[in-house]
Amino acid sequence: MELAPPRGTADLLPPRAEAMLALYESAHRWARLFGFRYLETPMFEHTELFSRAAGATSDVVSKEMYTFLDKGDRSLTLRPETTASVVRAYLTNAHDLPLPFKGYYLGSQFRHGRPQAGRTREFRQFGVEIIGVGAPDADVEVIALSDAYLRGQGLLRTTLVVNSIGDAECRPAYRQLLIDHLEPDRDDLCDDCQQRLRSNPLRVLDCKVDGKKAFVLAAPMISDHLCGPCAAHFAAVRAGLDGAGIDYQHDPRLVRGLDYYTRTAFEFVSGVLSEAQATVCGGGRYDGLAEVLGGPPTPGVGFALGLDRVLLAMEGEGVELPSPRGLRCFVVAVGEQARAAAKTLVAELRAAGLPSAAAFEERPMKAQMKMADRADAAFVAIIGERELAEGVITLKRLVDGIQKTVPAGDAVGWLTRLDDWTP
RNA sequence: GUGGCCGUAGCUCAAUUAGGUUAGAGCACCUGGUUGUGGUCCAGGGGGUUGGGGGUUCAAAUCCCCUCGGUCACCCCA
Repeated sequence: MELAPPRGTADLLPPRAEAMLALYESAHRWARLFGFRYLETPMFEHTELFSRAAGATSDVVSKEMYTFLDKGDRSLTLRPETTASVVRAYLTNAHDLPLPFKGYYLGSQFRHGRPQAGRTREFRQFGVEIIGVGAPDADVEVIALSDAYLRGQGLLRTTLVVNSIGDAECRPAYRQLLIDHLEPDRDDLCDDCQQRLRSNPLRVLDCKVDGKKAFVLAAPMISDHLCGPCAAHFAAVRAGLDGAGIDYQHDPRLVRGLDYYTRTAFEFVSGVLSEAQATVCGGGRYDGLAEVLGGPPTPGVGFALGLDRVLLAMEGEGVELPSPRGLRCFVVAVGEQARAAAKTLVAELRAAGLPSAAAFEERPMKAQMKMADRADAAFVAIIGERELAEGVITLKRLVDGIQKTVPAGDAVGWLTRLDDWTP
């Protein structure tokens, strides 16, 4: 029996798992603060949903999907992203949902690539979508939320880059313009870029090998060739970001790998992670997606935030990871009768809302004290022969070792009103 | 998916360079240190099919092959 988890997956244990939980909880708070509603979509979908949405030639579809046949010979795929699912769910429930629909989700995504730090086969995302409005303020709101969330986690060294990649009106013309510009120098492009020239020429611009070559640098930029509405939209988004006081850089080379994106594209990049895993959040507008899925034209904009990478970035920036407060009280009991009393006390403490626990079996007091310490308890309540005989309970504050003996009936009160605690 | 580096106790590593007695250490863990006190200190203890499989050899942690896993870069993305 192999005990290690499958390749590209990992067990999340405390305290790291609790740090992840804190990221989830924070996501709920921020999303609700911005008026987003929580939704869940299936962990797996019909393969066609993703292949149509992302475009069959995209890397995600062509080589990274966890696709399998179920017992009814249906081709299903573990979700590699969730935007397509949200749009699908919106289209099938649109008549019951408010317009615009502002939804957010949280959970695992699956992509089958070569694992390395910051890119595992299962990874967790916090994502939001605004469906049904094309207004630039929606783009700004989505960016503002991701900015607020990241800064809320203590990340100061992430930078926002934005671009517009046009729409069905202007991108085809630009694309041809770019191809015409690069074609004469085709032989000077790397092997990858010669492929890209046909499949996704915009990618040539940010190629690590060719991106610095003079004729590539001299290539026309999409932001200079936007159609009127796209240019106006981009200008409005930038004005909105300025108005909201959100710092950003315009990177005319920023593109998207998934076909459904239009107009606004943005990323948050961490300055403390290596380049291969530095993108902590990616998003943009996808006005063409609903139609690709067979629905009516429906604009949308959103982001997906990689929580595992956020955690790495927090560690990289030296942010103290949120850890849950330990127990308020660990109840130590010696003797059978005392253990019965301890059970009662634990129940009372819990009823009063104070996290508390006790040993499950008879153990030496020393061992129980150690358990209290390891449970990160603030106080220990000791019930032994003396306490039973006198009807009292000994309370000990672990941080400084100060002890105090109180009537048994007052213990919960003492542990609740900590300000009464004087040496 | 392509290429490089790596894989010894829960963790960090030693022993691998020229194969050679029961594979070591620190930290962690457990138990004690006169019978009611954690975190410090002292002593003792448990824990390893050297990732797995095959091969070469009298002998393999050490050499060869395969495989699994990690890591870094690329592709791409969160």
